[in-house]
Amino acid sequence: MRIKSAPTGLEYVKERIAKIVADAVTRLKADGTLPADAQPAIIVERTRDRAHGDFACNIAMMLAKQAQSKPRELAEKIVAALDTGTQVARVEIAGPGFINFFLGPAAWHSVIGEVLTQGEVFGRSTLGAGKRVQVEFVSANPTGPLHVGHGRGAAYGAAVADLLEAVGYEVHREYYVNDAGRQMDILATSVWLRYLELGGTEFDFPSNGYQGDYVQDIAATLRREHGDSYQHSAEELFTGIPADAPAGDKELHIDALIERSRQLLGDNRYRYVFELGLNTILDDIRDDLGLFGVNYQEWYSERSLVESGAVNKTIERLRHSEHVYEKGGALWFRSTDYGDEKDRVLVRDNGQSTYFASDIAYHMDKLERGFERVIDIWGADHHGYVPRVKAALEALGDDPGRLDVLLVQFAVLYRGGEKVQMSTRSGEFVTLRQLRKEVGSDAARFFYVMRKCEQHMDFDLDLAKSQSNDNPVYYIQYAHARVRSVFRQLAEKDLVWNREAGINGLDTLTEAHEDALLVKLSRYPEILESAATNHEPHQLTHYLRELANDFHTYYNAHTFIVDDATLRDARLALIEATRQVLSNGLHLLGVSAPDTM
RNA sequence: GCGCCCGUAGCUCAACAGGAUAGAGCACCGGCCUUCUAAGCCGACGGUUGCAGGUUCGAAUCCUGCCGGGCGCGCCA
Repeated sequence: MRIKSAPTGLEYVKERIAKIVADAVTRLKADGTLPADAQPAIIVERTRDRAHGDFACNIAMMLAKQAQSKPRELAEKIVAALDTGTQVARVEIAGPGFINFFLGPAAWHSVIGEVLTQGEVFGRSTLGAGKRVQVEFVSANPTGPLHVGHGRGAAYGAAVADLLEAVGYEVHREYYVNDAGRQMDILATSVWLRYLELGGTEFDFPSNGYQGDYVQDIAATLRREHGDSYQHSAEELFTGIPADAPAGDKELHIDALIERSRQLLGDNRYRYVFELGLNTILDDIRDDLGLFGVNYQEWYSERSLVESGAVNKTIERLRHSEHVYEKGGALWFRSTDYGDEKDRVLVRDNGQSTYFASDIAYHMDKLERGFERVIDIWGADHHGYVPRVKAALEALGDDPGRLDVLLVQFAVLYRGGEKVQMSTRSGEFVTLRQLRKEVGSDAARFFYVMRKCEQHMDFDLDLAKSQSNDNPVYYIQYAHARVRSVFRQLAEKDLVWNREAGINGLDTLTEAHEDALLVKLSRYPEILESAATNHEPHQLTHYLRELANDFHTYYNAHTFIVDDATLRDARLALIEATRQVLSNGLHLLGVSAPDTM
């Protein structure tokens, strides 16, 4: 979903309270009660318990020492200095010195009008206006289809990116395509070997080759396009090649096969097989992610970095930095100077630069493209990689503080209470495509972001699939559909909702359930801001669950389509606003908001 | 062995830059459909926040040390 602009100049309830407190602090500084140089952070929080009011401020406890006063006594002075205006009904001092604010109903009513007039833009803010941030995520090697592990990175990265955009950042979503390394050569060779098998050549497929069915499919395409013209015999292929495991070394074996493939095919035809494999898989990944609601501004090629000379340029720059030395014929980066565990190789003794070298060049390029913040979303198994990348950026004179690496822990799938076994080597992994097909894109997107990224996740396939009350996705979607259903009922009864009358008649909403719903709706912008800045989309999933809960409760307790037109219009305004917020939140997570279920 | 992440109700997880009586869902038990979708609602049960110290007005949250689990420690990518 693309939404161009966020509203400007909005001031949410919480901010109004913070401002009232800040003004009081200024007054107390002026009269000497507080030291003039005090720079307190005004923290206003939603209370957990409404017996403590709607908002609480702990400022008196924070400043007590500086003011040489007891927290509660200072709290009283602050309260005396408050200019609360019309929306605050009551202020109380409680516990160790909290200042609790009780708001009147009118304070919440404005929220409904804002939601209804702003529609799908409601909740968005300009917090990050003018700042560019890059989010790089998934970036799986294009050597096979995405599996469920990548799915979490995809759902999480997309949600983080969309949230940042929602609070005003200009977001650049990027997929780094590792199209240059040895793995790609293994893929190309695997494809060609399968092609040879299809042509009747018999041999043992290398244990280190790519085993999946998709390799056979690509080989079949090659045969369809070129017939027998790429065919060679097993003798040509294997004569002089070192043995495969278990007798020999599987790495030496596959490397020798890659070399032999190059010789036998020649540069052009080898290139052709290579490109066919790469493009087929990349197209598949792009399609897969697209159907998952995950889209990018840019697919950035590693090879383009190598070919443009950027990698060599980076190596040269590092060479002049005094953090680089030669040992054993290889070129090393002394990352231990920056706290890394050991030094890292930039250029191997065979003259080939490492993946690490390209990655330094890539990150340097990111920073030079002028993003205020660069966010990498990696699998947790790459955590050891963070220090060396930051070290290299520092050695190059860049600020590693601009790079945030968010590590996503693994998701373990459960089916029928049993852990789903996955082994990449046999090609028997569960692909993202299979997961989408099994549980649907909505459930998969939602489940993947229900946990904060550093939490190990148990993904219950049965639960995600179940169309029951245990499933939070359906629970929230059902709330949305229910509102739509109410309006369909309204039409069947030949009644029309008067929106303006509803907004003007909000005073008639005096039920506790209505109050709870109003308060919950007013929190939405705060949730977005917090979820975005903390990179925690799970906050939004929990919020939506709570909002749906408040709605279902209200639905069961009261009838909306009542005879009293004023009350009816007001109630419909409230539930339509609820529907809008549910819809906005779900869309940010890449989940649909259905009209019927 | 070293490093990173995690440890909260029987299970899966929350707890908003340390806040007040640690909250939800599931499971189990008991209620609610002649009224807008019961894919729903209400109630009950459930805790020494892994253990032991420390920091302060106040700790699940910060620090130290243990215990337990995951991941990583290549001239692979």
